[in-house]
Amino acid sequence: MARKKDLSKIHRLYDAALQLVQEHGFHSLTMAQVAKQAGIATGSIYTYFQGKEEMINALYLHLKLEKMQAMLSVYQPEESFLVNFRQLWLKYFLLSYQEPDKMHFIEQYTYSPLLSPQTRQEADRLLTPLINLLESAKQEQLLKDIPATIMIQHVIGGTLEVVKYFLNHEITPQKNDIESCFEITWSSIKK
Amino acid sequence: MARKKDLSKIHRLYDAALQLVQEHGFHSLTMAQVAKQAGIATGSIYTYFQGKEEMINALYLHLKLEKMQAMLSVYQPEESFLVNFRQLWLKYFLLSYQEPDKMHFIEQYTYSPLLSPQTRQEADRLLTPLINLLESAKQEQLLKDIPATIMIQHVIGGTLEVVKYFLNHEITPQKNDIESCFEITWSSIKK
Amino acid sequence: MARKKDLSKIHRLYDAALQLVQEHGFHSLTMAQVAKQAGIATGSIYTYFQGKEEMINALYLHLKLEKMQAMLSVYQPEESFLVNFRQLWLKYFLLSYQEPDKMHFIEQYTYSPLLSPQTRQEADRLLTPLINLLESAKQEQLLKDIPATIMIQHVIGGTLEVVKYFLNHEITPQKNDIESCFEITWSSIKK
Amino acid sequence: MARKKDLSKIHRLYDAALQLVQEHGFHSLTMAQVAKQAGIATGSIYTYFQGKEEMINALYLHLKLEKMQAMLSVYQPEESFLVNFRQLWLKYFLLSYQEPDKMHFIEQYTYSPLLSPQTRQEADRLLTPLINLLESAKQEQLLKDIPATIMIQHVIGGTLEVVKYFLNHEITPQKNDIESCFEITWSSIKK
DNA sequence: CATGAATGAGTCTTCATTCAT
DNA sequence: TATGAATGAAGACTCATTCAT
Repeated sequence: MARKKDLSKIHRLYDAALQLVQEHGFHSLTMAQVAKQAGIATGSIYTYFQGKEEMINALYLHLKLEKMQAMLSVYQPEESFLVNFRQLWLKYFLLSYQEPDKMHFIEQYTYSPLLSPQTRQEADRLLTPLINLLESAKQEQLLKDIPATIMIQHVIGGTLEVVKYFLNHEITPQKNDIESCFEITWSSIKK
Repeated sequence: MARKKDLSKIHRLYDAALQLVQEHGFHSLTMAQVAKQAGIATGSIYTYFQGKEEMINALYLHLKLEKMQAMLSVYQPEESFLVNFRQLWLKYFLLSYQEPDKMHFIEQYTYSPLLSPQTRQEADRLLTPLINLLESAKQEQLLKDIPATIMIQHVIGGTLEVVKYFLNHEITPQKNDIESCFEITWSSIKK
Repeated sequence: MARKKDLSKIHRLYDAALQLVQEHGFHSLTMAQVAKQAGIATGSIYTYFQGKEEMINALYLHLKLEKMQAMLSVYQPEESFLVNFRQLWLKYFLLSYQEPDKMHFIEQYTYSPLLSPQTRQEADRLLTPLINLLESAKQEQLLKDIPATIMIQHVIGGTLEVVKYFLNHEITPQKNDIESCFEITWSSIKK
Repeated sequence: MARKKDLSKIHRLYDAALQLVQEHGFHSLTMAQVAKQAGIATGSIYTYFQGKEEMINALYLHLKLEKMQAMLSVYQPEESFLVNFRQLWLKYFLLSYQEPDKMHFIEQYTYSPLLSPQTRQEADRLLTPLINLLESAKQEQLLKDIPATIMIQHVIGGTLEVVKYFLNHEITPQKNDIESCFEITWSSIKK
């Protein structure tokens, strides 16, 4: 996607794009503004990306990857599945809540025709570790006997919708709110 | 004296907008194309809506209302909560799956800055019957002791994400897939 | 120009047009607004005028005629030329100052290509009585031996410019201001 | 690095706008046409001006300044007031007559709501040298004891109206016509 | 390789005029 | 004759992309 040279500039462009989306919404994500915010000349964006579409795709994948890595970073192999699932889920919940721009960006483009099939495929692939984790748990009879992908989608969708509800209504979720949400989530998949 | 405002045109415009979103994505939702698809002159749209933004808001609310009414139409007061919940959920699942344009339209704009606060508020209000239903069930000790709104958001989000997964991967959900999804959903909220 | 029927409606349209020009400037002189302000249906304007251009031309001529008649109404044949000139000039000055909309309307369109040659010609013809008056005075050796038309144009232009200056700078002209202006004017043409 | 802003384009735009006003009247002063006439892309105008309104304001001020400078260029400090006044006036008369587009442009917009208060203010300021000149002459008892601004407005208005009369009736003013006009003008202000 | 001026197709919206009722 | 909904040709302005420097 993005050429390797000057990775810092690419990140500056990513940050600029997110910042702008936060401040003015998606409609003002113009190349000129992104460039300006990133302290780069308009034309220079095209050194790093073929065009706007490619930039969006790259940013999308970047955010997905970043989030997944952050989640997986809390994984502790020596702990039980439940402990790990709780930790991973909590990380996901908090990340989504604390970086709403990134979450909205992902949400906004996940089902947009701007995303290329290839991007979609790569994004899917990022879920593999999670699927493997669930599959193991299924083998251990800890989870319902339902395709792991369906479970994951349900968990993600349900959790995000609740996060968005909190954000949209400007509610700061308390410990017990988060606990409630986890309870719902865990009940939904546990055997 | 003069021609009366032909309110059916509003629905023609709605249909046209949805059709276009399905065929070419959201970026081609131009007023000119919507008008053309609806068999109406460009300028005539402005007889029925103040502008693009108002049209989007109106369509959004229309779709939300339509969906909610379709759901509630299957409600049978004499039946148990579980039976009704299953029916309502199934209707929601199938509607989303069978009319993906409408679902995507709603999803796409739910968190867009184009939606006015007023539209958002009215959309919220549409959930009231469902919330009441859940609250009653909570009183009967059928559901977890968790705020009804959180449960609803989780149910909706989880279900939609699974539907979108099916659509995105061009999977036709079989009876047992739907059953699995319901199982997840029901487990998530039942006591 | 305007068909005879329902002269009151024509005047309502004239008034509406002037009112709108005063309130929102020339750019918002739309047929729809004029009609609304006049309490008439948009389409009905075309019963009275062939189109916008004709309406403007008619209004222009109407205003010119009205102003000239108001001026001439103060003419007193038994009085001297100077007395009459002063009276006529004063009327012109005050009319322009007290009905700035009408003055601006005339000014705005006098050299606009919207005015038809015919309108221009008829407007010229309205000056005849004044020209005759000046010509007589020239014969009596009261005025410079310069073409009357040139003198009239100079008088009108000079006076209007001063009026516009007062209006533009929100100055209420005092007796002596008006006297000064008349002094300038009279010196300019008297022998 | 990149192309530098080609400031000559601003003048090409000015010329194009004037040309169009001359050829087709003010209503065809569309940005697209101005750009085309100037040999520039439509969008490029917006590199030099924020919008149509700003362009008009800038052109207006440019024309006013240009005219004033041309006038003042004939001023000869060593000559008497009358000689200088005659020269300045003549320059004004001829400039107006020889460049009717520019004169009409100025006239057309002087009382238009398109002009910003700031533009109006700056235009006013351009008159200062003339006012000073008249004030000195008043001190020398050469002119009537009347506010200089009133005298200037009267002179300008009267003169322009005569010029417009010549142009409108396609009369080529002869030496004696011009002399007559000056005579009127000078009589109007001299003591 | 960086820059940002230049491009022009495309966008929303307006409005004089027409025409069905 | 009166009405005002319908029309669709402009109009001002935007913005992804190109390209001269």
